[in-house]
Amino acid sequence: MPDRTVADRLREAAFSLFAERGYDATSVEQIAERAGVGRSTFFRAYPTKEAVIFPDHDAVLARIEARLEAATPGQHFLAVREAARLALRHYLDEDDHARARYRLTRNVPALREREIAGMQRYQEVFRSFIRSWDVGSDPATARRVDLRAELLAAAVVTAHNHVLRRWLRGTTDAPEAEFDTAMAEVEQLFAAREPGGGHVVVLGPGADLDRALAAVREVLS
Amino acid sequence: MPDRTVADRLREAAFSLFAERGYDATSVEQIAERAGVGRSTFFRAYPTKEAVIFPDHDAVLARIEARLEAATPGQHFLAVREAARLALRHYLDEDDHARARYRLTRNVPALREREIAGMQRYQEVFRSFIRSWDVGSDPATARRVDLRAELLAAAVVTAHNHVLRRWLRGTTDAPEAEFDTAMAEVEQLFAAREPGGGHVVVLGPGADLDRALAAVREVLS
DNA sequence: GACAGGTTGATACTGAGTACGATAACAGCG
DNA sequence: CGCTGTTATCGTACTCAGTATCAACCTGTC
Repeated sequence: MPDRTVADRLREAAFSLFAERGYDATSVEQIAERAGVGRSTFFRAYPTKEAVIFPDHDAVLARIEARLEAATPGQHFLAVREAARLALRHYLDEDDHARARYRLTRNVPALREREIAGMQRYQEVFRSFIRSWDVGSDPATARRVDLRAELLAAAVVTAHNHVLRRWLRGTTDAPEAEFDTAMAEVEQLFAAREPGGGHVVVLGPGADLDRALAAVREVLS
Repeated sequence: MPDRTVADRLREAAFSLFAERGYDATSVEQIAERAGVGRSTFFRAYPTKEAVIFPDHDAVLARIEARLEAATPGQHFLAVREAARLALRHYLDEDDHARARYRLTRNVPALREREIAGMQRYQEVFRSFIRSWDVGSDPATARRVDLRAELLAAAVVTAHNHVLRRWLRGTTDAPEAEFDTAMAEVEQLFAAREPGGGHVVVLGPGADLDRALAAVREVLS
């Protein structure tokens, strides 16, 4: 592959130098030097030094938004789950590169902030989509729907990150299976509360069977 | 008050300059000049230019941790809710200052990242506390408890932020009342799943009465 | 007054990010 | 082939945040 692009060479040079001396101890000039280009060229390929580590957030975000746009009515949570799966798969495909980035973000506070900020962008996309499920009627329920949209978006991103981090740490070999169960957990938390979604019956500890059955009958009447 | 501290004068100078020219267009040198001190003194009072805006995150975090430490067994969620209330009250007490900071964080990406990172620290404190409710038994349930701790911590922080932002935007005059209902919402989402808490029966749309009753019978058997 | 400790401020340095202008590589086109 | 407009690259110079250092300056105390 003699036609590796300049951005590729810079990325490789950056990661190797970060592994050798650490992020802070590596200057952009050194990265450019190892890549065999000038310092100016680095900043043309990547807007900041941090950006060399987080290259394609925008692309992933665009794919997620496209998946959400294509949601079938009545299949909203499915759309959210599958959109989140796109993000997960993206990182799984990166493999070693994702792990190298994880090592860096673990140890360098500035990079950790950057990554968290990126996650917030995902969350906002999900929140906005989830919010659009319900058209606001009166202000009181609108407030409630706003909050629930934020909560569900946060839950989806949290569950995704939870599984992803376990895979990045090497704690699990079956991230996608864990993703499914984690998302099922999230769906169960929220599912029955969706409009037209059905009902939830909460049975406290020591629940009485007859009273429980009566409650279910009433709800479904 | 002739004995305003140097840090106070710097903070006031910084906010007035930020309001006049914006954050990026204001240099640390200009802040120091308006405060009547040297540039070195600024960095002795605040480690970074951003830190002049987020002064006492550590103090709030410490109060939250103290509140969680003092939790009565069996009153775990109460402890979490009241600890989160400490954070809310802190911002409410700041009043205009909190709103000024909010205006800045809305418009300056670097500051938004900073604030989000700060919120993540709260979330981690909550997560760690919530996780300690359950002692890990077998790996399978430990995983489940890990995820649920993250989800609940994220929900608490999200609900807190939701209410706080409404107040910062001037959308509500009764933030603490909204905080109570928001936290009740969060508690309801998670309540029934707590160990010894009972069961939740989820009935999908178009649920069949007989099958629902059968499910309840099985769960309570 | 002399001495010790802490605070300030000036200076100088590194490194990220921006702006700009010069030059080289590379089209297309006669 | 030669000319020309375009684009990539590079070097230079600049601003500013953040760090390190040292001299000057105020405290107080004996």
